[in-house]
Parts: sequence; structure tokens; C-alpha cells
Amino acid sequence: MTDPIVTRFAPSPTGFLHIGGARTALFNWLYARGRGGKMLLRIEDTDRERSTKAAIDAILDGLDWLGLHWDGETVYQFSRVARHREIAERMLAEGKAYRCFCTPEELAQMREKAKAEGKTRLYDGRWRDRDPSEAPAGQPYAIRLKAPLSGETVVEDQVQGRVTWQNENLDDFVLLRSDGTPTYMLAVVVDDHDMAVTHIIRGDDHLNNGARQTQIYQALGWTIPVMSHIPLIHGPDGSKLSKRHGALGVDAYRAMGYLPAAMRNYLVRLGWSHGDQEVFSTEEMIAAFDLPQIGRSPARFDFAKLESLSGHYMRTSPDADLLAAIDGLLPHLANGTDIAAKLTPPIRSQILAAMPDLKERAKTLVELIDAASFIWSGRPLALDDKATALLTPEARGLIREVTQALETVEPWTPAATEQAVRSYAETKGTKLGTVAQPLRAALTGRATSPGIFNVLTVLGRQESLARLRDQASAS
RNA sequence: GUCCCCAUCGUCUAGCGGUCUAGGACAUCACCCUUUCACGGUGAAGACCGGGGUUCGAGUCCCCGUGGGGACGCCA
Repeated sequence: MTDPIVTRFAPSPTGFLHIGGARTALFNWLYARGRGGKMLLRIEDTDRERSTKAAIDAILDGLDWLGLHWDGETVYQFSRVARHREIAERMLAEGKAYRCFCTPEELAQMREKAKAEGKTRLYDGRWRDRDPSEAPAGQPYAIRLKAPLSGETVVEDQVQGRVTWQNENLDDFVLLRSDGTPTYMLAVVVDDHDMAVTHIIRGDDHLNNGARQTQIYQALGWTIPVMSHIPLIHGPDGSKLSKRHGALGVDAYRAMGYLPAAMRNYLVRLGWSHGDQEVFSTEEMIAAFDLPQIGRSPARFDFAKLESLSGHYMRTSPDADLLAAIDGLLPHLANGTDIAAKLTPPIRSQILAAMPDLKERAKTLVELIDAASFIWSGRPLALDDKATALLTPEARGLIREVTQALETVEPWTPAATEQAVRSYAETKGTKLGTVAQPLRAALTGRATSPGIFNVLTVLGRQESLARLRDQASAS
């Protein structure tokens, strides 16, 4: 029996969960779920200066919203420093690492020199073979890996293929800082090993780290996890994602009204494909996802496609789910509290009644809420510019007459009101649109809305007639 | 600068030597449907970065160039 698959998502809590991190989490989650494995969560909070509680909360909240649930307890890397130190000491004792007494100034000089000479190896290894007895007394030291000087280090990457580095280009990097805290490079290896991680899936900005970490695994004699470095996501203009375009926290996407399912679907197709399939249910995604199908070139973030996918999920979601999604979204909206207060039980059932018509034309929950707002907007109804333009004196005259025709309609159903309006238009010798648009403006305050007869039905006889009379008499 | 990675329509991508006069999706543009807006339907326009090889045959393999990206910290 082979070992169970264990993946992990390991964000550093120095900011929100951005779109790239969300996709990395999704890939890890899909890979584990599809193979009966586990996805672990490890918060890489060893940078005490920059790690914040707020960032941790944002990451957890973001994963939760996306529906990417991890297995087991969340591991906080900082809590494991003693273990990291233990391994560093062990490597020192075994001669796999050594003490380096260089000062920051010396290091800065070395770096400059190396750059000037066009060398990749920044540290010159000056303490590599020196006897510790030569160390200046009381001088703090860092522990560096005694990396191989020749030969090559290879990462057999599932997405990048076989990637090779000449060891002469890799220097003796620091494992344990002079203040006794572990570096990221050491901590990751020790934690992944201790957490029995079998597959590392992360952004390809870590590809070079993959080589360094491989050297640590080799020094320790540990099994190297299968690595997959996925390409980064770029902004619409091809540049690195910045706050100007796509680098928003996932909470921003929630606030824009995207459904988590749409988000997952959009994200999974960024860099990964399964033939010509564009739409994937979560189950399909889990079943089809695999590492070799991930592309190696960076993808650009495209709101238009996200939007389109979002519309698809809006249309295909059950009505009640969408209402629940609105409830979930309201707390995250600026005017959410005001709207929430208006959603009384009767209003909610009106929304539900209108939902089949509403969801057909909304791309996001925000649009859905906006399109539904005519239901709870009280009289006198505010008119937007287009609606105002529609309500010419002639149009108001039409409304007056149609209202009279409508007053006798019984029962108040879409078919019956349509009957009445159509026959009115016929006797007037005008097209249905000529009377439907003014009705729409008077009823919803907008120039666009669901089908006008459904609007009449959702609003009910009393409210409909009242809104019509408001506009018939006004001028 | 050095190291590493990448390169098919505007965008996401299919393509794993011949079935490619290169397929799908989003976006765009027509037309149809139609009470508005969407949806839906039909159709159009739109790509293999350049140059060398290898091969009977290259979008597919190799090399060089060019262009992107990433990494070069006692950050993660």
C-alpha cells in the first residue's frame, strides 16, 4: 500500500489571501480530494515583524468562503521553532552545516562583489572550512548549509519537468539565523517532513527554493516530496499582479458578488485544462484534476471571463440558494445592513417569486440585488434617468389608460395582465413595446427589468396599480 | 547582471510528428428571437514570436535569437 497523499497550503500571513494564493489552495485541495488524501494548512508566521492576526483571519475566512476546507489542525510554523533549531543543530553536529560568523557588513560587501562579477553565488563560503576556534569571541553566528560545491541539483517537477541547477551556482544559504530563529528554507523542509507532506504544489516563484530545499532534504537523508511549481497569475496587461488590477483579496471578489463556485471554476481553468471543457462542477473538478495538465506559462486575469462564468452559475443556481447567498453577502456590503432590514418575510417571498426571472439576467449577486431592489423600493418610487426619459407626457397618458384597463383584471396573473395590456395596445394600434416600456419605468423606476407581466405579478395588484397611478398623475 | 522558467486567436486554452486549409470558451461584430435587459440560436473576424536544423513530413522534437516572467536576503 502506498502512502496516502498529503498536500498543504502554506501562506504567510503578511497580507490578505490574493487570487494567486487562492488558486494554489484550490489546486492543493483538488489534488488531495481527488485521491482520498488530505490537504493541510500551515501558517508560515515565522516573520514576526510582518505577520498579523488580521492577515491570518483574512486567509482563513477566504478559504472558508471558497469552500476549501483543510484537514486537521492548522499548524502555526512559529510554534515549531524548537524543532527547527533541533534539526539545525543536528546538521551542525553531522557536519552538514557550519557556523558562519560574518557580519551584515561583510555580507553586503560579498553581495556587491558577486553582483559586480556576475556571479549567482552570493556567499563566498569563507567560514565553510574554518575552525570555529578562529571565531571572534562572543560573536553571534548563523548556521549555514554546507551545500555541495560541484555536480548538480535536480528537481523533478510535475509541471515544469526536470529542472537542473549547477551546484556551483547555489551558495551556502542560512538555515538558522544568528538570533536562533530558523529561516523559511529550513522551516519549510522540516515542517513538510514532519507533517508527512507528499506533494508540494505552490507558485513557481518558489522554483529556485525547490533546489535549495532539495539540498536540505538530501543532507538530512529525507524523502523529497513530489514538487509542482505552478505559473503565477498576471494582471490583464501581462505585468505582475498589483493592487491596481487583479491583486485583490478574495474578500473583494466576494464583495463584488461572485459566487464561490464560479470563482473556483474560473480559477481552476487558469493554467489547467481538461480538453475543451469549460464548466466544471466541484465533483467533476475533483475527478478530472491532475498535475501534468497544468500549463507552464503564466495566465492573465480576465474579469470578463470570470463575469461570464459567474452569470452561468447565477442562472443555474436554485432560487433559494441565491436568496441565501444574498443573505450571506449583505454583511459584506457597504449598504448591506439597510437592505437586510428591508428583507421582511413578505418581501423575501416576493424576491423568491421573481428569482427565476431575476437570476436569468444577473452576472453577480450584486447585480441580482440591484435588479431585485424595485421589489422593496417604497413609493414614491425613485426613477433613474432612463426611466425618467421614458415617462413623457404621452407615456403618462398611456399609463393612465392602461391602468384603467388593468383595474378590472381578474385574476391577477401574468396571463391575465398580458391579455389586458395586449388588447389595449391593439385597440390603440400601437406595438406592445410602446406601452410596456412606460409601464416598466413606472413600476420599477428603471428602463430594464424582468418581463413586465411578471413584475406586475410579483408586485401584486395593489402595489402595481398604486405605482402606476403615481406616474399617471405626476408630471 | 547571474540563475531558472515560459512562448498557439485580444484573453483562457485544445493540440502530446501526418486526422491542422489549427478546435473550444470569453470578449468583439453581424443577424435571428423579443415588452426592455439578459438568455438562447446562427454566422463573421481573429493565433502557431523569428531563424536555423532533425524528418518523407513540425504548432508538435533540437539549437540560436527575440520577447515575457520568476528568483537572486540572517523575508516568506
